[in-house]
Amino acid sequence: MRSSRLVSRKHKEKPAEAQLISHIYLLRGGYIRPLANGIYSLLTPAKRIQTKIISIIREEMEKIDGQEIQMPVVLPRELWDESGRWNSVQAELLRVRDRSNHDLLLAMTHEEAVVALARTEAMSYKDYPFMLYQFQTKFRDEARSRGGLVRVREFVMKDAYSFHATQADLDNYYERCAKAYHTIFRRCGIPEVVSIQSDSGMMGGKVAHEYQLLVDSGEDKVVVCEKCHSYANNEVATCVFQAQPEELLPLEKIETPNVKTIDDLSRFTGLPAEKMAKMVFYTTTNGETIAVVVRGDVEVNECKLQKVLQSEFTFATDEAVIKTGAVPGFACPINLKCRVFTDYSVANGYNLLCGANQADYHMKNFNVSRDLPHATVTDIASVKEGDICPKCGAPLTVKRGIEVGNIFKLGTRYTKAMDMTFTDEKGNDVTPIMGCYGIGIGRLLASICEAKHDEFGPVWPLSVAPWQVQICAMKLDRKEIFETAEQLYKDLKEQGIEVLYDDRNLAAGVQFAEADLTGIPIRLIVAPRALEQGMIEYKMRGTDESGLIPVNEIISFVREKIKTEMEKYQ
RNA sequence: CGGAAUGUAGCUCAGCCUGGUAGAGUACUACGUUCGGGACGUAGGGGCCAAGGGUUCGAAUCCCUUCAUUCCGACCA
Repeated sequence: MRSSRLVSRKHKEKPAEAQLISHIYLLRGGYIRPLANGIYSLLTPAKRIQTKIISIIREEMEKIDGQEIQMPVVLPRELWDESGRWNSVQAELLRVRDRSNHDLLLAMTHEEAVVALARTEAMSYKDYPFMLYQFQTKFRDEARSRGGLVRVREFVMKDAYSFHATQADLDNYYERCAKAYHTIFRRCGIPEVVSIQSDSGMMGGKVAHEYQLLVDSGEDKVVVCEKCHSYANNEVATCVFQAQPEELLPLEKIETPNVKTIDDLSRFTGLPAEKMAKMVFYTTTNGETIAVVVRGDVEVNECKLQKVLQSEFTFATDEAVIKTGAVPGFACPINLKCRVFTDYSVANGYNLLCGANQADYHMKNFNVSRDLPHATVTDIASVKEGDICPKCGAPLTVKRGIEVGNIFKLGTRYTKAMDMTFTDEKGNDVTPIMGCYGIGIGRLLASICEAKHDEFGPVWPLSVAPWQVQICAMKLDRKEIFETAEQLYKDLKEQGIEVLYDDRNLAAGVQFAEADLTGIPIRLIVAPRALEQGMIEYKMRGTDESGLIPVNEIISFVREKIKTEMEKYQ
């Protein structure tokens, strides 16, 4: 490719709308252009990277016996009625009507479509197991797209669906897929991606893992134990709350005039927040008001609570709180006229300070075991920095990550709802068990940029770089430079090497700055001084490595360089 | 969906408070000088000042409405 022909304008200045480093470089480097909120066109450099990422993923999917298919983007409503998701998924699902007023949707994921496809194909136990996958556009009407390609509304996803006759077979395949994912991220140049426990969300199913790239710019919170190397999404992370056992002291009312918050209470009594019980009231979608009790220093984890309640919820109004018999600001969990959920952090504490259900009074020495003997004790706490790892007892840290992929054991969530069965050896109808496995291609591209860049631009790993070699020619108006550069370009192309040739006769600074934004790993510089000695200079992007190579050896040098460099990404 | 901010040239922004015919840098075009880390000179093209309504002799500027974008929350496969 000649730079003079490439439609991909580079920008010197940071675009006003971009904050994330990958967003900035992808816009500045002429990779992507926004068309609408969360909807982007990819220019050639980004498209070439995407093609390479897809090739790597395809190779790894084939290695675990995947079969590539392609399903439609537009799906009929009836399919999603079968699974119940036409109604259960809200605004994120984009619904459209055709000319005959038929309800359609833009697929945000393809469980329904793949079950509809597979249920008429796999009728016998002899057909199992199998895995179908595709690279296909998804549309998700995100409440808030942001960060360039990190969170968009339309994107290409590799989605894979496996079907199994037995749970053991799924478990086994899930592990194979987990390994394949690590291979994929390693080959894409980001081996640092970690696998973490996660919540399965609206997908259903019990076991799920996310693949997170831990970077400060990430939007997910990941709880990390540095000691035992365990990782969990904030949504499911757990910790242990231990307190020194104390003798249970009698409840004692104390006057706390106008002291309502934990902070105020801490200041007023001199007690740390860990010695208090905090109450939070929520109202569920069906109007029920419930109370949650956590330790004073602990935040309620609303994802965990949602799973406990099996319902969405909002903070309760003061009127709703009063109806439960509680006094806002001085609430006490004892004798409330509503369901009370007690977190382990409180249940494991001794002699805590809590409200007295009377204005301007609190109560000392609250003990769940004695004062709430029938309490529903569950895990509804958000883990925070410094909490204790449940596996090894070391302090936990909270990091940020970008979720580049996920895998789920779906079980029979879809096959059952959509009435998919096969006949086993004994002639019985059996519901197959599913797993599903996703990777967002554009987000992976952006994540590689987040992880691999310097102050001048992206540093693409050779395995995914838009081109393998960049030629920069200085003083192209000189005959010997022009002829050498043209010949070099031609020779490299003949060898099947991907090369971007800057044939625009620009000042060196401009060429180098633009080349940095393109991030091609191997740079060849054709310039007068070296050429007088019969040499071409090479420089590796993102490292200090550089040197002079005789003109007649440059092709074999580049071939060798590509070969050794690619070994890093096997 | 809540809170905040911003919409002026392809891009980054000034002008707005205090109303009087649209500015800079960059990018683009031409010529010349430069040119191993985003060079310089001269000349040129490029704007329905987000849209709609109002106030006014006169609106980019003041007021109202809508839309869009960004940030912080909520949500999220």
